[in-house]
Amino acid sequence: MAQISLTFPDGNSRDYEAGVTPQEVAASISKSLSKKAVSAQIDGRHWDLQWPVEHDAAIAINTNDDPAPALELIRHDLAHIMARAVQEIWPDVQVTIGPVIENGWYYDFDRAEPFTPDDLGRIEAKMREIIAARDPVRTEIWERDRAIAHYRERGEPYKVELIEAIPGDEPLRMYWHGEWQDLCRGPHLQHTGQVPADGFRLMSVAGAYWRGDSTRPMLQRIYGVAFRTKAELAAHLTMLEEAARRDHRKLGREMDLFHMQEEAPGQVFWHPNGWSIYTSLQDYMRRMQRAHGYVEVNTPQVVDRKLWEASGHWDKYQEHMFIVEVDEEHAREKAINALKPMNCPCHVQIYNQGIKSYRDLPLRMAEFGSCNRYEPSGALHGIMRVRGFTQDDAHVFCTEEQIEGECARFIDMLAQVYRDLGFESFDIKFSTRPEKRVGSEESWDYVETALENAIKATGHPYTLDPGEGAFYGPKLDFKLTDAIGREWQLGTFQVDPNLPERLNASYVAPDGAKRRPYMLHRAILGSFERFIGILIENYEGKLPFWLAPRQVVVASIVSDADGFVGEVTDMLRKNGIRAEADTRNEKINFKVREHSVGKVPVILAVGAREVEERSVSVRRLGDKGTRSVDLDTLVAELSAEAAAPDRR
RNA sequence: GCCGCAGUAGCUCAGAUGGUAGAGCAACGCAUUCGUAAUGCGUGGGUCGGGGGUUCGAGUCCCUUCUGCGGCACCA
Repeated sequence: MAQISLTFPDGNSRDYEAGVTPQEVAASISKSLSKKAVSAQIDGRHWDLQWPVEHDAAIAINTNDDPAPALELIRHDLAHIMARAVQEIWPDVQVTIGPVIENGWYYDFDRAEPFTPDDLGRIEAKMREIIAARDPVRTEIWERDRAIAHYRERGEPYKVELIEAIPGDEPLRMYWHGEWQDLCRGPHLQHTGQVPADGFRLMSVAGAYWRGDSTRPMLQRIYGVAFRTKAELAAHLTMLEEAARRDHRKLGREMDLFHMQEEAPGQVFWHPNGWSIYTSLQDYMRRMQRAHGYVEVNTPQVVDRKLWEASGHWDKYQEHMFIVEVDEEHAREKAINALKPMNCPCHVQIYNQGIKSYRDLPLRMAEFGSCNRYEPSGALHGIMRVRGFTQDDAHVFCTEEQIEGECARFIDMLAQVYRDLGFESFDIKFSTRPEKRVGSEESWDYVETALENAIKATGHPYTLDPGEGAFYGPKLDFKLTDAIGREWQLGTFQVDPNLPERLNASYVAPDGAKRRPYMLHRAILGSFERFIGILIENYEGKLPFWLAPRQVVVASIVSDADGFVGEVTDMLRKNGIRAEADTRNEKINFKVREHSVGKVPVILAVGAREVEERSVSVRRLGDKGTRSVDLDTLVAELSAEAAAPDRR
């Protein structure tokens, strides 16, 4: 029997017979390790304790104390245990796939009747039985034909399709959890008792297309979450409650920011408080754009289809556009228009007025462009995904040599904006040519290289996302992480050689020749609607002072103070602070509670003493105590704080 | 768009088995003038998402439609 040498994490190595399993290796080290072992890493690859090792390798034994492999195994085994439980309860249900995902797993089933929330309880109970039974897990490698025949015989076409999609040179592995069998690449735990019976929960049922393809059958998906301990599960559930507390739809109502109604699905009715946030943000962005060399324009909402045909959107996105037909009685000629779903074709129209010289480039053209897109009904979500929205959109017309500089300039601006708005870091994703695309391979080669050089030159780290570019060009996407760790994709920077071509944009080069400019599509916030939703959730409604719709409430403690309350409120307003007086006949406790719940950053209480001293008692949102401040100090303090970050 | 769930007062929600609606908070009125997260009492408020049907009778049962929610798909 051949010998192999296995090297342990401490650098020592030991010889074993080829085909030794990590379980045997662990047992050779100590009894306790063999008991605690859950899986191994063989040359860095996650390895089942039952799989033989045939060659020299680096080996590490994983135990339940190694979170990443342990969670992977627990979740993966639970996926199988759940599938087994479902088939034990409903033998006619077909199983398909069940991968591990963030925080848990899901498994997709084919079943005529959808699962009900009540079914989840039954399934969970059955799963606990399986866990309590401590059924052994075993695995075998099967011949392809045998596996296909097995699933054909059982009438499991989904599994047959899965097997057929696995490359021919890859071994097919079967796993058994007790008597229950599933095709699976593994690794798995050693018996069902190794998953924590109190560390998981089935969360929800949802439809999901087979293989993610909307033309294929819809399966029933069950989602579960799982952790190593009951405490970790509880912490996760608490985090979900935290996210629900921050929900912008809930806070939007509580803070009286906006509403939506069924007569205008996917569109926002901004209330005074919400519109205040919107305009503060827009004013800030307008100043930033000016400071970074943009000109601002505004273009029509209703545009003849001829322009959309020319730009290519009519062909590609017609079903997502609001089409506007004017009644012939009202129009001389029947015209078919569309609400603009984006601003770029209109910006090219402005660019095309007059002849442009290379001296005019780069031309940075910005618009707070109101767009309408007929988003699929299932995509709508609060103010985050809507049908009517406004982008902080801009297009940079430039030469190919200018792409790199414009990219760097854009990232500078974006970094400053994100920092000003309370997000310290962001991730960059570089997306290259997709399968469906326009333009020559040479052109793609050129712009991908240019964009990659540009991003490299800025020194920002980035990850590659092959095949995810726009149909007309490669792009950079910018993602940030919010206060509770959720990621949001916001900014974008896209190189487009296509639209200038289609809409015949040109400039006169130094040699007198007519050339095509490149067009760079870029946005930092994305849409105001979505970004404000993100801000609300990130800050849990407690917006920074400069963005808060009601910055200060001046509340009287006794009605004798009402006059002074009015005086203080007026003075703050004259100094540009959004202040309101609250002289209702209510106790100060009541007013403090109400305005605290309403997320007003500063409450000023005024009673007899303050009137006497011409001062106010300042209470900050989130603070317990108060302090007494004279009016001059108050105005100086609040004015400084009310200034937007770019004005400090 | 697809699968599932839901829609009752401004908000949160209750209304076995069909017998024409109820609570808390909010609003409004009165009293109370009170020192930092809910003062007391009283009053008003709903064509039960829309349309159609079954029935003597529908919030409740059936059909249809709209909207929302959770996923999937989509996201120029």
